[in-house]
Amino acid sequence: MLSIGQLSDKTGVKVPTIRYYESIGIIGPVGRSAGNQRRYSKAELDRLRFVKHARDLGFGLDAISVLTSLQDTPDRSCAEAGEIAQGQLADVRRKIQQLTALESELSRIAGGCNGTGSIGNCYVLEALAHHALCSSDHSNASGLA
Amino acid sequence: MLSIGQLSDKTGVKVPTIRYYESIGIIGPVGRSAGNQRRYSKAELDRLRFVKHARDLGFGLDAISVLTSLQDTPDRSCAEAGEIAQGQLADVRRKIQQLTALESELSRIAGGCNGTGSIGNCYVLEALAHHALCSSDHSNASGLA
DNA sequence: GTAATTGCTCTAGTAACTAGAGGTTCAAGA
DNA sequence: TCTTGAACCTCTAGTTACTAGAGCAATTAC
Repeated sequence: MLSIGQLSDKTGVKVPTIRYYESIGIIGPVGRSAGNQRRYSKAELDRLRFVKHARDLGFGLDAISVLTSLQDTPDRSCAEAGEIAQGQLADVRRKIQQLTALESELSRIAGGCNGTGSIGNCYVLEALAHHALCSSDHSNASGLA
Repeated sequence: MLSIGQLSDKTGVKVPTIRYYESIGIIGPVGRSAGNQRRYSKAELDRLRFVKHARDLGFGLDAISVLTSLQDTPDRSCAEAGEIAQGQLADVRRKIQQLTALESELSRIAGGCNGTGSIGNCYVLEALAHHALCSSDHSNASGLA
């Protein structure tokens, strides 16, 4: 049996985050010691490792909820799990595309400033003020960075 | 003079977002009509366009605050604006790197599932459970997707 | 036995909005 | 001029995935 701190050390998930996951049902409530402290078994360690790995791969907690509940029904088709993974992959690819467009725009903007001018004729501020100076259309790319 | 709805149409920033920006000081409070409705001039249209463009490029509102306050002091060096843009560029490049690593991992995981098996031997769930199956180290990549 | 560490709950804060309630003002047509 | 419907107002609360802190209890090491 592990304390919450030991579980944290073994998984790399911080202690408050573990309690948070419990509070929203991502991991179940767990047995307690005589003094009301949480005690974790190997099964719970495995589940938290799964959650951590999926988070590291960018899955949202909602998707992870579905995935973990799928694990508890070994008879069902795995198509759903595959779809979630495909959706996540598509998301990541879309984000890479948008960020790549942003990167070229930003490098043009940032490269236009050598730091020696004054604000009055700053290329960076000019470029940010006038979308017309941009080569690509990067609208609706916020929320990425 | 523009109403908040007209300003929204011209900039692509939603009405509640404009009010939110005002509430946190990203744009200043503005004149009102006799009936207490906001009225915007050309200068304020320009400022909101600047904000929108910078947001689209991934700048945070804190950075945008600094940039807009720089605009109001045309004598100062533009080095600060250049640094903010460089920082943003570095951020974007870091995110592209991490997402690219995620992408290859995810495409391997998602590609391992043809949707016909059952959960009991689902490759997606296996891969998510065991980091050892991963080729790259994608820890601490959460918050990206 | 005692001190240091770790644990407990609860509340509130983060970024950047979005949604809704409940009420007021404006602009256009009859 | 009146009326109607759209747009506006303020305020509160919800979103995602946590993080920080207060104030107190349990555990562990010496």
